[in-house]
Amino acid sequence: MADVARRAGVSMATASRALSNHPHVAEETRARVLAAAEQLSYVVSPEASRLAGGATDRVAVVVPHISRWFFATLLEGLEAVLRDADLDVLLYHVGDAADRRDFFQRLPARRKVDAVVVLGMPVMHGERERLESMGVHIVAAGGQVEHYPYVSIDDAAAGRQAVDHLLFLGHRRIGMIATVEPTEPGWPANPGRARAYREALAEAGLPAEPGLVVTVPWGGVPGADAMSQLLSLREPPTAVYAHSDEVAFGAMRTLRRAGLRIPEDMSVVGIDDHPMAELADLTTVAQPVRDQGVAAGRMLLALLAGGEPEGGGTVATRLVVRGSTGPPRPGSSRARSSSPRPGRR
Amino acid sequence: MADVARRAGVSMATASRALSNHPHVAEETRARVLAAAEQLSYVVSPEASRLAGGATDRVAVVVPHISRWFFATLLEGLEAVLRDADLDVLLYHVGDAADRRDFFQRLPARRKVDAVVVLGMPVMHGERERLESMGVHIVAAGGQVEHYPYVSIDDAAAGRQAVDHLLFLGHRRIGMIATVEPTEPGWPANPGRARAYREALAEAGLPAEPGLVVTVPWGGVPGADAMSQLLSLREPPTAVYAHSDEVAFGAMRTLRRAGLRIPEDMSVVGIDDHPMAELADLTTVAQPVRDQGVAAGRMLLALLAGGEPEGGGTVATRLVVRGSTGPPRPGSSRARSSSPRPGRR
DNA sequence: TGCGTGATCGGAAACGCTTCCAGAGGTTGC
DNA sequence: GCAACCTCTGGAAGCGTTTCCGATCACGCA
Repeated sequence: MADVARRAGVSMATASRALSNHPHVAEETRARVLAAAEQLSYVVSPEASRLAGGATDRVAVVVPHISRWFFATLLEGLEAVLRDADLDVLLYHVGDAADRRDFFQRLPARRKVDAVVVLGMPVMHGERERLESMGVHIVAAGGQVEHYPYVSIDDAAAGRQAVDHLLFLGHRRIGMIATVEPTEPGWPANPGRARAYREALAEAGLPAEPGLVVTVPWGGVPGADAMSQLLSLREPPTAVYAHSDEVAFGAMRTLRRAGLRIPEDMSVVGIDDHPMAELADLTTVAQPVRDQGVAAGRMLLALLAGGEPEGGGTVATRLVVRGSTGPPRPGSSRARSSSPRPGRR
Repeated sequence: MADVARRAGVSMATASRALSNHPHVAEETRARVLAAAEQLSYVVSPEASRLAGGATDRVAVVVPHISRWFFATLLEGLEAVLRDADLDVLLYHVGDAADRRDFFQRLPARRKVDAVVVLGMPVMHGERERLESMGVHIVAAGGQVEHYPYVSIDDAAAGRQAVDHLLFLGHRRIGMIATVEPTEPGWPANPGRARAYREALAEAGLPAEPGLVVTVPWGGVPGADAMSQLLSLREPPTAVYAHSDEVAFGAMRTLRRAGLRIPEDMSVVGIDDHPMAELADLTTVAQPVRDQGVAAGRMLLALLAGGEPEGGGTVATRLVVRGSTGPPRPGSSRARSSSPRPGRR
């Protein structure tokens, strides 16, 4: 920076002010400094800057999964706006509870970042305090978080769109494949989506049959297993509501292998609108994933600029009807065994 | 740190040495310092450390795509070993050529990181120099890069496994769906996979029919379009080789919609072994994606430790035969129109 | 014309570490 | 027994910014 200052004919103090957009710097001087910096292709050292009290221009992004489409897409949107604002993204993958503890234990120890974005997972109480106590900004996206500026879908509403669709089609025996986090057993991945199912059924005057609900770890193969389980019922459902598209894909494989037709013998609906859903012809509830990442990024930028975050809250989902759902067959489920479907391979 | 030093009854110099594992510190002294640090729950400030000449303990990871399964999975593996080694991961998404230029232009300006890992993309000559000139280590994974420690599959070999499988099954008219980067038109995503096709056909004494090769941007929908194009030929192929599973999924949708049976009417083979391939019953050439990320991470660690990277180079792929491939129908392609398949929905 | 005022700018003190340079003891080799 | 050498430790000089505290200067007003 000394070089830049010299070249611009000013002191380091002024150069610093010009570079970091401080007021009280003559416009002409600022221009001169900027030009000098440009010529020397100089950029401030984040280390020195931070050490001296400036910002780190770095934000931490915490995700429970990297390779899953949903999280990766959220991240993609977020990274785009952050990088546009010249912020560096530090990626932290917290897989299980131990990782979580580790993360919240260590990151705050020293100010490595100006803010942290939590993607697709809840923030526990103690962790919240830890974060807050060190004055970094926090934003959440894609998960069920309150207390913070956040953006996500309304899981319960999305679930209702899916289940109501099945009800509207005339289904009365509807199965649900719920998921839990593979790494954190017992942690329901989406309580809201399960609640929607119960409420929709209750409102329709249908009984809650425990056998129609099966809970598995998130994933395609578990989804396939879940479907097998539903097919093993004395009276299987005529439609299934899966908490996520990937799980629905698994369910569809089981149906295909069992020689059942979709949707004639079984309707399937998922949530997310995974890119593959279009290819698999899966009816699903679409949510704008990338946009949520983008919105979270923008909120963070506002916060960092000292303003109030806007555009947060809940974003709308919409049902996308494809070929995997249809009315139940007239004879209901009992009729199935009487009409062997044509062998297909 | 002053506090720690005082509490341990040593000077700051010694405290620093103890904390950063320098030699020439009495074991007993080191223990005392560590204990003091522990009690005060002190950790060194990365900023100050770096400023004074230490390492940043940060590595940049450059990826051309974040949300695609392949890249996200690579990243997941890499992040795991890096974080295990207490290194922070700075994520940079370079979408198109402009982003690339931007990245290589700016990152090197100041030493923000100790090393950079390039995932799934080539490094141009000029960029290479830029990187090297600033002395950061470089490692590549999942892409066609030489000059550097790298780990990836042998695309040509993988392609051969796929095409040879089709040839072995008796196919003589084999189509190929090749892909180019959506963001960089002209940039063939996988030259090796295309070469494999040409070589395999040539060795089998089959003519190279331009019409059997269609090139589309990477993606499921483009894959579907490509299949449509192949089906519009006067004499369509009896099997298709897609450069990647996602593209194959798209092709499968087109076949399903056209009422064609897989594999009776058309065999399909992909590359990657995407998790969805198992669910879609797609024959494919599997590559260990996460492992490549892990291997790259380990190599980087070795480099950072001043050693020589090991475990790099090419990793093996293997054909995974599922239900999407089979022998061509006896009558070859001409017989198709004569035997209408049963309507399926 | 004298002086308060606000806009600019410079000097210099942190910020929290690492490491060079020495110095104090204790060992080893002849 | 003495010099040469290690091992361990402390003092202090940076590392590259930001920012506090004044200093300077032009301007407007009484």
